[in-house]
This record gives sequence, C-alpha cells and structure tokens, in this order.
Amino acid sequence: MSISQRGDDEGRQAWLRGVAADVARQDRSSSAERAADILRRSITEGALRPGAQLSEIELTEVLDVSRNTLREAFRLLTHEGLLVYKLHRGVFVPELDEQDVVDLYRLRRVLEVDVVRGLADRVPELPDERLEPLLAEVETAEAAALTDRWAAVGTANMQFHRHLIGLADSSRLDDITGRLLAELRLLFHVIATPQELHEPYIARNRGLFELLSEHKYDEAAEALDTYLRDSEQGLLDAFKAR
Amino acid sequence: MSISQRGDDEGRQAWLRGVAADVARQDRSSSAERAADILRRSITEGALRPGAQLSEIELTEVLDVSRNTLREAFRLLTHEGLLVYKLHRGVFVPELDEQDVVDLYRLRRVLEVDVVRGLADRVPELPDERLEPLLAEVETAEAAALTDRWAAVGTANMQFHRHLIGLADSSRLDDITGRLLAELRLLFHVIATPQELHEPYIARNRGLFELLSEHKYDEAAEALDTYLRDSEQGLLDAFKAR
DNA sequence: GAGTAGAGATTGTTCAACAATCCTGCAAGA
DNA sequence: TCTTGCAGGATTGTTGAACAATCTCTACTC
Repeated sequence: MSISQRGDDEGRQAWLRGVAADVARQDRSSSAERAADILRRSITEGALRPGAQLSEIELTEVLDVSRNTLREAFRLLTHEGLLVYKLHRGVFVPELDEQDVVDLYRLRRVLEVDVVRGLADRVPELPDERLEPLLAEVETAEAAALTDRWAAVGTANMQFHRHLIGLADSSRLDDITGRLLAELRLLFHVIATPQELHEPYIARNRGLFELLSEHKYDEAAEALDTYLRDSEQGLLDAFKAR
Repeated sequence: MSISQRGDDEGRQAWLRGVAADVARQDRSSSAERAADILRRSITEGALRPGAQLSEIELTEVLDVSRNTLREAFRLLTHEGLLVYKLHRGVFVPELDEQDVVDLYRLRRVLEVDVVRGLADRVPELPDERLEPLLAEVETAEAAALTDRWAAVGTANMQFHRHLIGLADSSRLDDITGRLLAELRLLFHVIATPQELHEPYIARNRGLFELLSEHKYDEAAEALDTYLRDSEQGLLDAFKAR
C-alpha cells in the first residue's frame, strides 16, 4: 500500500507518525543499548544472580563490543538499578534486602494507588480500549500458571502493573515504574517458592481489571492498596524463610 | 588533631567514618563527574539554555577531558533529565512545556504530600534536629530575598523540598526528587519574572516548617498540597504570559 | 596470628583513528 | 516553484591500544 492511496490527510499523517515511531524503535541501534538489552535479560531472568560481578574483559568478548561501549551499557543499567558500581572494583548485580522491599513497596503503593484514584477525574474519560493490555497480561498469566511457568506468571503480573501505571500517560512515571519493577525482579530471585509468591495475584489482577472496567476507581484503588500490602508482606515472609 | 588524641574508640570510629565519607565524596570518580558538575551548573544557572546543543569537540577542549569521559558526563546528566540524547545528532538541553509542568507537579504532589503524611506514623518519632536543614534553607531564602537575589531564592526553596523528601529516608525517593527538581529548574529559565515566582513561597516554606516542628503533619500535608497547586498554577500562568 | 610489602589483575581515563549518520547546499527534473 | 537526488563536510558512534590508579591476593616478617 502506497501513501497516496490513502484518501484523507489526517489518516495519512497518523500513518506516517506510526511508521516514524516504528523506525525510531528499530533504530534504537547503539551497540551500547543492544549490549544493555542482553545484560538486562540475563539479570532479570536470573542468569546473573545478585552479588555477581561482571568482568569487563570477559563481557567484551562475549558481547563483542569494546570496553568503552560496554561501560556505557553498564551505565545505562546502573541507572535502571540493575547494576551498581563500586569504584575501582567493578560492577555488580545488587543484593537487595528487606529494607529495599519496604522502600520499593512504599513507592509503588503511593504511585499506583494515586494513578488509579486519578482515573476518576480524568478528562476525557478513559477509553475502554486502554484497559485491553491489562486484560491481555491477566490472560497471559493465567495461561502460564496452567503449565507451571511461575517465572512467566511473575513477568506478566509485573507487566500488568506497568500498563496500569501507563494509564496515567506520564513518561516520568513510566520511567520510575520501569526501574521499580526491575529492582523488584531482582528480589524475586532470592525467593525459593515462586508459585506461592505469584499465584494469588493472578486472580487479584483480574479483579482489579474488572473494577476498572466498571469505572469503580475508588474501589479499585482501595483493593490495590491492600493488594500491595499483602504482596509486600509475602516478599518479607519469603525473605525471613530464606 | 590526630586520631590517637581522641580517647574513646567509638568516637574515633565515628570520626573515621566521617573522613571516609568526605574522601569518598571528594574522590567521586573525578573526571566524568567533575565535568558533569560544571555542565550541571551551566545548565541550572542558565548559561546553557533549553534547546541548546552541546558540541562534543568544543566541550572536550573547554573541560579538558577526553570525548569518552565527556560522553560519560553526558550520560550522568541525561539520567538527571538535564540533557537529552538524539541518536547521531548529539545532546541537547531539553525544552519543557506546559504538559511537562503538569506532569512534574503531579508527581511532586503525590510524593511530597505522602512523605509528610507518613511522618505521623513514623517509629521512632522524627527527631527535631532532622528539621534543622529545612529551617536553614528558609533562612537562606529570606536572606537572599533581602538583596533581590531571586535565583538564589529559587535554589533555596528547592533545597527546602529536597530536605523535606529526605525526611522519608528513602534513597530511591531522593533520586527521583533530584531529577524532578532539576527539571523544574529548567522550567524556571523560560520565566521572565523570577521574583513573583519565588517570593510567595518563602513565607509558605516557613509556615510548613512550623507546622512540622509542631508535629501537625496532616495539616502540613494539606498546606503542602495547596502550596504545590498554587505553585503549578503560577508556572503555567508564567508560561502563558511568555 | 597480625600486620605489611609487593606482584598481578582489574578498573579508570585518555587518545587517535575509522565507520556510520546527519545536515547543507546545489543541481537536475517535473 | 517545488521536489528529488546527490555530493561533501561536519558530527556522532565505536573501536583498540595504551597508561595510570586502585584493589586483591600472596608471601613474608615479626
């Protein structure tokens, strides 16, 4: 389909913007970002455990980038909280503790609850289709649970919250959330029993989705608050049981 | 005073920790951070205006660092929101608009108000001396106002809020706040009338301090909420008048 | 066993070079 | 006139090598 076949100018411009966005997304080239992507996956999926040191020489060979570029990738990940620098000693996957759990959840609670509460005053009102990504994540989690893929359940649950925050249309909030969820993932890796950690929240996410689609925002905010408190307590218990 | 002249071991260790912290602060990775410091000041003080491009070659000569180190400094400032990268085009001082004002203030409001409200449930109770930095910033602002140094007033007012957030003892919150306030500073530079932008909040900051020192946290939270709404409106008005 | 000195390894920083991309101006064509 | 295509120059992206600064570990002394 060529551009000129589209009739209206508005539609054509929208289409152009879409293409531009795709290109920009694809064009996120930068060797550093590509290296960071690989490392990010290695960390969030648990191949690199908390406490592990990342050797520069070793990784330049594995990732096939220069030391300078690798260090730039390190910087990107430290900004996301997935790595920490120790001067003259190198970069490490951070080891978070109970205090970090409390800190992270405090932030999550205040931000997420505020987003949901804010949906009530929104003008124009939130279109229903904005909730579709939430439902998709719930269904992904449910499917993963059926085949005992609890890590995938955890991932889908987190994506649910990312999309929830996304409803606020705030790029800064999205940034902060990205970092919070990344750090949360680090915490999950010290947990021995992922099933009991993630399973209860599949149904609760579906419950949240339904409250939202019925525009019961205050109720949803209330439910989300206790939800997050329970989740925090679950993590703290898992920590103690370790 | 030499170490051995101090009698007690505890005191000596505390002293050593203090020195270690000072050294660490001084030794902060030097080159890249030193370059970042200079650039940060240039931006926040207005020498580098929003929209300006930062040339690598030019700055390597001015700052006397290598391109790699300079680029690391750029990364640091990008993380703080003081610079933005455009792939293959360079780094620029971002240009914020009304929408950014709304976005920033929404975050400020929810975070700061929550911090103040949370002080009520704090155990152990907040020691009075934790409020001293707040008072110091108020006095700094008052002194600066007497000599018409309105930029300094704005700085002190922002530091007031940084210390306010600091009462929550959350490193992540401190990070986020640092970025939010840095971005706010960018906004101030498009404002023609700094006096009417900053002057009213000197007294209001003092009022907040007094409510806090009387442990009237809910009242303080309420005052802070309207404070921030007024401040946001002031910025938006200034934007429109531009 | 505690403390110290030195060797080896790793990180911090710089430099110079080349590759990839963007911007500018100009000429050719509709 | 407006668009399109194409050099050419300028800027950024990436690399590899080199050296300095710092840490870690081992071996030694007491």
